[in-house]
Amino acid sequence: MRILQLHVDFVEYLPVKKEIDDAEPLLKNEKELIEDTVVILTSIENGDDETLIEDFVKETLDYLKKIKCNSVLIYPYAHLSSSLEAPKSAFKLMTQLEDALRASTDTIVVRRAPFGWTKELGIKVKGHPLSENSRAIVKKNTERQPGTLVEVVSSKSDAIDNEGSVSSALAAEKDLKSNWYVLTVEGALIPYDGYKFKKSEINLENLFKYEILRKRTVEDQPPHVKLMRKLGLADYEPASDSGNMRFYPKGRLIKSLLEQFVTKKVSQYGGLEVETPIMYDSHHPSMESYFNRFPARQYNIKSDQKDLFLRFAACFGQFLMTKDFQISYKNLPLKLYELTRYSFRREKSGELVGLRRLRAFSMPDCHAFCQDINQAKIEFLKRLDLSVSVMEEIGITPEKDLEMAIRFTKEFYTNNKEFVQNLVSKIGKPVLVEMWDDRFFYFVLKWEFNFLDNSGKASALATDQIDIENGERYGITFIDESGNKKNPIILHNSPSGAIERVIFALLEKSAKMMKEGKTPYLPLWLMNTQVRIIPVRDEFIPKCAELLDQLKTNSIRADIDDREDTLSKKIREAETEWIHYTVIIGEKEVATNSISVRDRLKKSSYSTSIDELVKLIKEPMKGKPDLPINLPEYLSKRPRIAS
RNA sequence: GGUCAUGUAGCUCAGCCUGGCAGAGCGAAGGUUUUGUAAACCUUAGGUCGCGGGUUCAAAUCCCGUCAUGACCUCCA
Repeated sequence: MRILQLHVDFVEYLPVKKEIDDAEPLLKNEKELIEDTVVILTSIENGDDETLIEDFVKETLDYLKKIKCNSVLIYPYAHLSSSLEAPKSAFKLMTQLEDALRASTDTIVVRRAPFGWTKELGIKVKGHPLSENSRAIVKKNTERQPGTLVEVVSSKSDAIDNEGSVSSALAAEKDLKSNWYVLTVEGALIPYDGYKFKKSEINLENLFKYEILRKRTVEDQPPHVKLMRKLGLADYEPASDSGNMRFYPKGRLIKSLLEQFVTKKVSQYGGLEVETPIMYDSHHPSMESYFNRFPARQYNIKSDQKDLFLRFAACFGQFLMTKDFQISYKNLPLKLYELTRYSFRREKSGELVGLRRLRAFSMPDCHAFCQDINQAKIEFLKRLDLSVSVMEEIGITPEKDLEMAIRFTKEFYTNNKEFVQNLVSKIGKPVLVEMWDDRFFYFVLKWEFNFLDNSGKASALATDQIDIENGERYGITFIDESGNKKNPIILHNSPSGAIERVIFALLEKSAKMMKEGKTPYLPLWLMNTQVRIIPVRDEFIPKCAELLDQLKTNSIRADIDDREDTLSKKIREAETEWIHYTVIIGEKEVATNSISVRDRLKKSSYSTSIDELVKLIKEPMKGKPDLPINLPEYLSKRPRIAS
């Protein structure tokens, strides 16, 4: 027996005609509307009998209790299974389920829709995480599983759309089966359980464990949360919805720098920057058809008479725009880019931790519209190069810090082995492969770089997909060489992943270093203070100001600790702020016209000239954006922000 | 949504088990000190112990409810 439990705002149905001869007689033939109830779509399968009643009742009562609802509708629904029981026995068991459920409680209203009828069905499923729940209930001793309850559609319960009827995606979803492999640089596709991970491949092994076995070492709060607070970058904002963070000046500066950097890289690659609205009409035809596939994770806004939702990606904004372009094959590939600030996804409250996953996030998103699969494949490789270079320059190297996963359909792989192989050899180390027998998603292939954090959780950063569906879905067309209208293939690339998540990865990487006893740091080009200048006594502050000006002229962010504190304490604070270079100015320096530099990473201090220091800092900043310091230059003027 | 935690000064937390004067460090303000590479010293201010109810002579402490937050589970187009 298979059941799908739905917690709904309302359900309405109207029996239209008899589907089978054994259909039960109707008590009344009119539209039935029930509000705030649980609908249990139920399929009785071959071999099911009354031994399952107990489990069905228990399962139902548990679910009702969990979501605090006291009304239930048993709804005969054949489409959950391909091996149905004969109608007569199925009907009998259905009524037994109803009776048993009614007998088990006196607080819950039990209803049942008629059996054997074709019915019009209207449903509005609630938005909360538990509102959709599916189960297979099987006999105790005949089945493979020791328990009586087996999760079926464990992954995506979003196969039901939020306004209309049960979508066809449900059927496809059920058949979605993943096969897991390691694909080596040499091109061998090895089933994951037959692959021997080397010592150096511990991260890849962890990625497999995470993806397949769902294993992780349980730790408390991930370390980056403490760090983002300690460094005064970001924090939770209790007055907003969770997953919407506040960013302090230092954190905002890091974001600005990353945003500008990624945007410049994409622009150099040929991406055209555009801007699209942050909210959309839920009832626009393009939106409705999209929701039929991927519903229920967005912020909804009711404004006047309109139902709006906040965008969860830049995709549809760019697609709606491109639909109105007149495009020749000569214009392709056409690359559009937007860095969304923000995209919104109402992720379940439990999955939000620090900067790892947010409900409001900044996402660089670059779509390439291509003529055909051959052009798409060529472009796809270019974008992998772009992504690798973006990640590397940010300070997270694919080689050491990231593991690639490639996911594709069996069909695509069979026809494009060499191409897939090409991707892997560009990475130069084995990758995780997930292969699907059939295509359920809109893409035939995607890859992503995963960062493994200190709790063994994998988070995707850069990613790219080959989309063969949305060109048609959104009515995007171009005119080909022979004058025919065609739908392009669309590539979806984020060369860095969400900006906030990049910061998460940088902080987790630092935490890893601390664990290994190394000095943690953030890349110099992302530091709000690149040089801290400390006078030995107040009388040297003017000299420090001179130095500050010289550094500023060279686009170096520096500040002066002019507070009333001891030198030791100021140095200590510079250390705890992870400032790379600290300069001390006192009698000696004034007399010799030199500066004394303390290098935090090299753990050394030495005397040098300003020019040398400028060179030292400018070198790693080549090609990086240039922004002024985002706090008062004199520390005595700063409020205290970090805790 | 479930389970388990947590909520005390601006911040980090102790006190709660075993009911009896509301505590510490950091930070802030004022003063002393003028400092050479990871924390100078003194003084002062700062509290609806999340909120509501109950038990008690007496509640931060025990009980019930409620709100908020976190971790985990689940999930993650």
